[in-house]
Amino acid sequence: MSNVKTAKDIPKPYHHGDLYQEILCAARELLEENNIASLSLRAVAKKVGVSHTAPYRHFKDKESLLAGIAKLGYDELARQMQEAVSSHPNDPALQLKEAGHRYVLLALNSPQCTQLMFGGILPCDDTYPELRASADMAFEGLKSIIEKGQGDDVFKQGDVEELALAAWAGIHGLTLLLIGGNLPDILSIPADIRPLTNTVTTTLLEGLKAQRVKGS
Amino acid sequence: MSNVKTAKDIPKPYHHGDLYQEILCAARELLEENNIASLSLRAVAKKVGVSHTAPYRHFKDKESLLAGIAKLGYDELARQMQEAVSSHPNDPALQLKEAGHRYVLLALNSPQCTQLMFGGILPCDDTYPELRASADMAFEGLKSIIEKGQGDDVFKQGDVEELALAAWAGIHGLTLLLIGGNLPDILSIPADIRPLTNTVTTTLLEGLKAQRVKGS
DNA sequence: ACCTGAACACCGTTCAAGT
DNA sequence: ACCTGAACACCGTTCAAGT
Repeated sequence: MSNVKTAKDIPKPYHHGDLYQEILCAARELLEENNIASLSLRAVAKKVGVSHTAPYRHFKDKESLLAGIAKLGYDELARQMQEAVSSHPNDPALQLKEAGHRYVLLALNSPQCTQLMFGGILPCDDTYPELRASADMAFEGLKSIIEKGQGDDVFKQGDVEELALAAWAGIHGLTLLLIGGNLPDILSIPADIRPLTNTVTTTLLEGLKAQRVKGS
Repeated sequence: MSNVKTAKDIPKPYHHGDLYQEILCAARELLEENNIASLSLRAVAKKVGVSHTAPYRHFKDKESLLAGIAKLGYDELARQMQEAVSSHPNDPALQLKEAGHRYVLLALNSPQCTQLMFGGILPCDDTYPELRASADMAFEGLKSIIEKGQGDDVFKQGDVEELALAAWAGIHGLTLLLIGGNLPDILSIPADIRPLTNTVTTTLLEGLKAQRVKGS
């Protein structure tokens, strides 16, 4: 396409170069500063320095803005899973441990976004295809670890999707219990979460290991 | 007035026998009918047939009403965990499978309440001591299963809290992924969830099993 | 003691109007 | 095309007033 922009056919935006991005960014910050319930479109607009109706030029409604934030979260998660894979190119067991640790760390760094992604706030149908796509990408990272482990015969055989789900569930459950503050006082939220993630991922790994002959 | 009090000690409430309970009950129903974001105190009052300020006689604010609902959820969860234990009095492995299945089923029956309990909506400090107490009770159920398993030498040794957390995390993660609609299309939400819960609990059980001598 | 209605400060969203 | 301000229907919460 002929995208030659001369000075006169660049329609200078009213006030901003990229209001879409600015809104998204400001919303993400406000979300983490408080919580999901108290995030208001009007406050976001105010922070950006624009009238409270301006966001409607760029987002259909508040939910659609939330979906945009969640998508960024899934993208970052997918990136972390990918890095977990490449950090131990030939050891699926270590990949899984690394993935679990990164999953938890990311969530602790942006707990409100994590609640937004997994708290059932956004519709789970195909209202936001890009959101679904990004979420699936993150799951693919985990799945590839399981697949490699099965190929190397260090993980037991079986439906890849289901085993990947089992691994995901363990890590995901730990993560949400941590950021939700649902752990009993004894565990609470330790300064070093590594021991906890280790216990969970080790248990998972043992459960995923290639089966030996059963004892009973 | 015709307000003749037969039992002179009992001051008949204005309109209701137990407005506290009625509000709590109506709120729980409205919560599941829609979702947590769209639950309004005014709608609850309307449903009960009372002015929109009446609930403030019985609940400090909206959050405190939500805490009341969440407490009911934890109580029911604790009851289910207890029943899982007594359904297989001498088999911790079966207890754990049963507990996992009941955990998922309960959440699928009241997904919005589950999100309220674990979605980080309520403060995790000691603002609602009864809430914390009920939550701890549910965790105790799980812990007792792990303890018995360790005593019988069918589960591996180690910190009980941490192992219980690992088990909890697996079940919890599966549950939240299911009700959050975060699973990829292939898994989505099946008519019969038993295969999924079985895969997860079986993986957990393998990981919790008393260790054999390590292969490598 | 328990409930009501008006009042206030906040929302999300729509729409005619401005540049 | 992009943004504004008034307007509307909804909130949570407070408070003086009613019974």
